[in-house]
Amino acid sequence: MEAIADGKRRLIDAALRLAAAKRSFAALKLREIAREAGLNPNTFYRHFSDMEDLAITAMAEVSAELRPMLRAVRWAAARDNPGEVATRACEALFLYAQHHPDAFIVGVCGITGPQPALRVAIRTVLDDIAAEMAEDIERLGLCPKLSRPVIDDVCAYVVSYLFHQCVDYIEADAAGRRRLMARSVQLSCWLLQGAAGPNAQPGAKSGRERKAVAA
Amino acid sequence: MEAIADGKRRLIDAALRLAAAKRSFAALKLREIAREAGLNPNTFYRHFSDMEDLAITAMAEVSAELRPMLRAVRWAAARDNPGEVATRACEALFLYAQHHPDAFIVGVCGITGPQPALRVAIRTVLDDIAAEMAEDIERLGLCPKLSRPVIDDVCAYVVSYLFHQCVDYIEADAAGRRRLMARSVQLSCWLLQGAAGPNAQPGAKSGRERKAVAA
DNA sequence: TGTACATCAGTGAACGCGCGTTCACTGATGTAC
DNA sequence: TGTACATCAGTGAACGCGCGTTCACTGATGTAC
Repeated sequence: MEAIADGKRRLIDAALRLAAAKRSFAALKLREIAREAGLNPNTFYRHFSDMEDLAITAMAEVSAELRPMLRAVRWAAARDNPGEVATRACEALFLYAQHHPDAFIVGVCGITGPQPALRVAIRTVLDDIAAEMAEDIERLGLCPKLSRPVIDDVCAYVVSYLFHQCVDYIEADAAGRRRLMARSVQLSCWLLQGAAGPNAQPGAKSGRERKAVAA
Repeated sequence: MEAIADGKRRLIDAALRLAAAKRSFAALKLREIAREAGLNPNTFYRHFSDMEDLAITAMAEVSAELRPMLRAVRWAAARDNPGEVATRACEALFLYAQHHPDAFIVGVCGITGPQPALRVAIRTVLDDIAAEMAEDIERLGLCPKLSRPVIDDVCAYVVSYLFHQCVDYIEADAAGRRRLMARSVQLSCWLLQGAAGPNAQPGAKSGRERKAVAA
């Protein structure tokens, strides 16, 4: 991790702060960011080629911090009480989102936003998190009934869902946050139970006809 | 449904087209829309007070068309073959998204976008769709094992997930689309089976400890 | 049936403003010899 | 240890441009009497 110039740091922070406040990275203006950072507009060009460059840099920072943290939480929880891994990992994610609201809002907005390279960067972060989650579940033996491809699918669903829930979490009050936590853990459990159910294993190819069974 | 002025129609269509192309409604400019519609910039003010006004109008149009369509598909599918309701409803949604890509991209971008009233409007559409889905599942007796609150939860999860998948569907090739369909139906089935599972019913309050059971 | 008036959709010119980007510059820090 | 040079972060003035919004206007359609 090479040292980061003061001005670059301030530009990134200012951009995240503004983007979160107006809930759109796309609508940010270069001069607006420089103003918020207390710098000359030109300084932007010293550190970034354009806005997308800045956004990708910011997402990389978050990813580098968030991913190892989640893994550590999973392993610690598995050691303490394997039944609590889902709950504690959700908790950790939501807490992280709460303490880095700016970065999360930019991420959620960016995944459907106008900058293609930023979309790809965010998707990659999510895919990585889902892959690490699947690996941890397998290595920790949390779901011995499930095959790895099925675990992969479930993790992809859960990560995608949780990611979007984070923004609601950030903006919710205490009661709303408890509700979001409960719902998220519930979703994970239902999914895992459903995936482990009687006629659920065969390769995850077609879900046809299963709804009637479930009913 | 009162008649809609020609210019208003053209402005809405132009705005959706442009917003979808640049994947951001927030970054749209008034003059840009007027230009695309082949109208004088001033004409915009004849029909809308501002951009958000236009976006909400557009979303209301989609909702009024999409929701009855989905209900009709569910009832028709239930008559033909109750086992195929999930598949056929997913299919219908994705097809609708495919044929109205502009409106869907604006919706998905708008739900995390900068205009608060637009966010509320889109959320309301999703909540309405989920509520109607739950009602249909109950009235058609598709999941007799599940209590209504549980059905409500499952529908909320599924609608939220599918909504975001629609954008991927629009941009995927034929193979990607088949995969997205399969995964979406699978998610619905796993969720319903999980929710109907042994220790899943009690009020959806806390999911603690269940993961260990599922494992 | 005609006439007077109101409403509506759209026009065209004009405004002041903030934008992204460029240029040539400064001053501090690092590096070669 | 000193000196010369290169690199780097940041500055300030200036550019041309497209923006949102305003104003006063036109012409078509509807409506009252």
